[in-house]
Amino acid sequence: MRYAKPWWYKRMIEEGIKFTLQRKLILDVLNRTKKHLSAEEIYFIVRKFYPNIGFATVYRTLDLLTKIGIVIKLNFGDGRMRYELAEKENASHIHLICKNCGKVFEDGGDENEKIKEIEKNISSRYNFKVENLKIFFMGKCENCQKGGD
Amino acid sequence: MRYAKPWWYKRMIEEGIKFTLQRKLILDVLNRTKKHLSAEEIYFIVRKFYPNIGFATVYRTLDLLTKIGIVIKLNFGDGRMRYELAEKENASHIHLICKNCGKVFEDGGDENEKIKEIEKNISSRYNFKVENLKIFFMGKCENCQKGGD
DNA sequence: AATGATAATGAAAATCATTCTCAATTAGGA
DNA sequence: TCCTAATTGAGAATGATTTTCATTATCATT
Ligand SMILES: [Mn+2]
Ligand SMILES: [Mn+2]
Ligand SMILES: [Zn+2]
Ligand SMILES: [Zn+2]
Repeated sequence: MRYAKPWWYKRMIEEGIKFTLQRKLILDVLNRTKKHLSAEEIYFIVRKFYPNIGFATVYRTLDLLTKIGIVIKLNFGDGRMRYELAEKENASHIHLICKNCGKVFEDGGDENEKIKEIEKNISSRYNFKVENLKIFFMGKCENCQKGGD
Repeated sequence: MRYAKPWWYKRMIEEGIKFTLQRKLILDVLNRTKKHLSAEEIYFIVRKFYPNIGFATVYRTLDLLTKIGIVIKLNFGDGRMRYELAEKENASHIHLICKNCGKVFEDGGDENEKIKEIEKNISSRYNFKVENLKIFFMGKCENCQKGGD
């Protein structure tokens, strides 16, 4: 085999769920994109490679993968959920969401240390086992501060 | 007048929107509860005091108040949006969400300083004007770690 | 290869939170 | 009081997501 199996393959096997073609294709799409795709967008991309895939399968797969932590399900407030591949450890980046134009920006992880610290405090303070975190900064992007009202 | 107008009253006036009875009642509900209510829950509570209020008015009001920062709109993943009164300055607390039982816990603000610092860094790094932030820690609550799988 | 048990899938219908439409009402300034 | 724009309530419409159910794929055993 030319390529090593990706980390999510191992995770799926150890969870006892099957690595079907449909699931593989959905994960490939998420792996290749930099964007935050919606279920529908993923559906249409996968369809190019596998025209028979059903809408429900996409939703089911995304839910399943979210449940086991391979995928992160995000709500940026545009009326549909969006999905991204989880990062290998439970590190996760901050999302900046412009309330004006809707654009989403990602922080490059420069705050990771501070976040880890907060996570540790919270974990021990509440006896809460943190599996992943979602940090959204809502506000106005550079562009919208100048131009729009 | 016995009581001073609440801070959101002033905000609404300065935004040039009317402080109607319906809006007042919705804000009163949000102000009195500790929970994170959905639009429907708010609707049924307001109805006790004002049986004629319409569902659409509740949604419209919550949207409006969210837009001007008086209300925060949250998605905990249970299929409906939930609302809480914003805090007076743009301070906001961390939400811990149990993926197992769905319960939501709130941090008492002990991480505020660290969060402020992150906020400041992000603001200047990306020239992003932060208006409010949503921090969700997804995981398993104390109870669910013991009992259920 | 055939079998059977179980998991996964696709198509379509159903659900249901949220938004839209529009006629009626209200609020506040001239 | 009159005028105008904002607000509201009822109900219909929307549309993302879920459910249903018959069919198909998977895989361990004969
Ligand atoms: Mn992201
Ligand atoms: Mn809260
Ligand atoms: Zn913007
Ligand atoms: Zn729990």
